[in-house]
Amino acid sequence: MPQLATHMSDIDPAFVGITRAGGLSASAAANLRRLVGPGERYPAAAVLNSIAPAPRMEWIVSGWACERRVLPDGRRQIFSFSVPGDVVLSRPVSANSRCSVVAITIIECLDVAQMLGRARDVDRPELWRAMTRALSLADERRYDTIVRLGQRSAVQRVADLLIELHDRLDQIGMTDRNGFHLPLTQEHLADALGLSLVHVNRSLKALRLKGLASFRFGRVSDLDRAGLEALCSAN
Amino acid sequence: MPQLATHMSDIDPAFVGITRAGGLSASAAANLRRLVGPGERYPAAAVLNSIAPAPRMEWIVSGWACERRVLPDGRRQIFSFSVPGDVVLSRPVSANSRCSVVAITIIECLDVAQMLGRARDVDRPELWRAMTRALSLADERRYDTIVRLGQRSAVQRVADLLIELHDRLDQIGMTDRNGFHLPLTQEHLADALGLSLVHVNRSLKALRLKGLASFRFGRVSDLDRAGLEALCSAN
DNA sequence: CGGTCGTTTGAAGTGGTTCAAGCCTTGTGG
DNA sequence: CCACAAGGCTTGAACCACTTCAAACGACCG
Repeated sequence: MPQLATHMSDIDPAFVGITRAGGLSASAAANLRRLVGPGERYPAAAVLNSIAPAPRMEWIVSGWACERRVLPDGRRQIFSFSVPGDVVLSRPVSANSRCSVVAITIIECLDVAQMLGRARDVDRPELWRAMTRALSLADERRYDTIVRLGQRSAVQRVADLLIELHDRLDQIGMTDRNGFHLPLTQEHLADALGLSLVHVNRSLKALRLKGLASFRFGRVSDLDRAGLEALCSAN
Repeated sequence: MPQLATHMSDIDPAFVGITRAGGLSASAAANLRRLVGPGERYPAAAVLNSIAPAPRMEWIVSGWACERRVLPDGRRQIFSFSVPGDVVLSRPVSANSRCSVVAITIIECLDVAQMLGRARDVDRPELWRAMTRALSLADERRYDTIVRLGQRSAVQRVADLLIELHDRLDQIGMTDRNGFHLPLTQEHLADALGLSLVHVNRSLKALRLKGLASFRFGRVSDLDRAGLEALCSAN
């Protein structure tokens, strides 16, 4: 029995995610399910980066992670958040790639190369394609991140990020009627959005007062997607 | 005779660039030289994006280009600048990828797929690897762009960008003793750095007064690389 | 029940934007 | 060779967004 998750439904979001993002066929998805053996577990705040010479590809099965860089002066930039079903590259932190993958909650993930090793020959190409596609989707998102930082005001940045996270979580069935669980601190948001913690707080308050979204106690609720979107493209 | 360039030395930077960035062997580089037939020419301000369903990979032989997105409200974000030797993806501008490649100067470039079609079978894998490597180097740079926008002040952003461009041009032999030719307007810089044109101007003035770099008449001169770097990591 | 981490609020300062006008440089046509 | 137009650069002044510093409050955990 896999030690990976107590109930199969716990890891459903990851399967839905990689199936949709990677364009897996039903049969390949079913075979993938069989490949999921015991994976790696990391506690919150663990840094995944390998010391191996080559980057390692990891498929996130459950939990939240982020890609980030810590600057010499201690400031941090978060490049992206990763949710179940996402694929991340955990690379050696070298001069040219000073980007770490850090667990935000407890996470479970699988080394893609190892997993493919256990796959049947016929399934391997499709699974590999799915994983690399998921990875390049994350690359595409970086354009949006740049626009967010370069062209948006504080409230818009927060709104824009909430929309992105909502949409991604919605895809994998991790939202409910009016919101979703979001295990981030306001400091995480600040690091991702290039804002001070204080101003993130004020921006969240502004959104709450406008009735567009409310982020409290690790949960986003009363999310008005259309309203948030209008706010982002305003002005 | 190739209509591509009047003198072979005009396209040298592109060869040096792809050779270093892609890790080409001497023989493959020599063979590449032979493959360079008449390429595509675009005038300044031309938009390269293909209407084909799949993205097209273009190798820039001469001239400057940029990747950018225009927002509904007319604001523009420039994601990156491309110089000779760089490889860009010219994709259909769709809902998920609203990123255009735009010529800044007159540019000459080659469709990579076509070029590989003319290559000898033995050279093809190495050439393809070189092109995709150059492409992923550009992807890596996006992390730096995000840090620049998220964590730096205006003067630091300008300084940081000047360092990046200097280093890249230096690699391909397009710098001289104390500076380099930079065919951008201050508005280009503003669009790339998420700043107003006016403030870019003031930041450039500040750099000039500090004796760190002077950008005038399409040329960067008196560039003090160490000084600029110190400025960027200060505070 | 006390300590720690995260959130909230206020007040003051600063960095960047906007608007508006003038200048410089380059290219074009007489 | 000069005149003029157009695009790009420069500067000033007022305004606003965001930061910083400082302090208090709240929730969760042993």
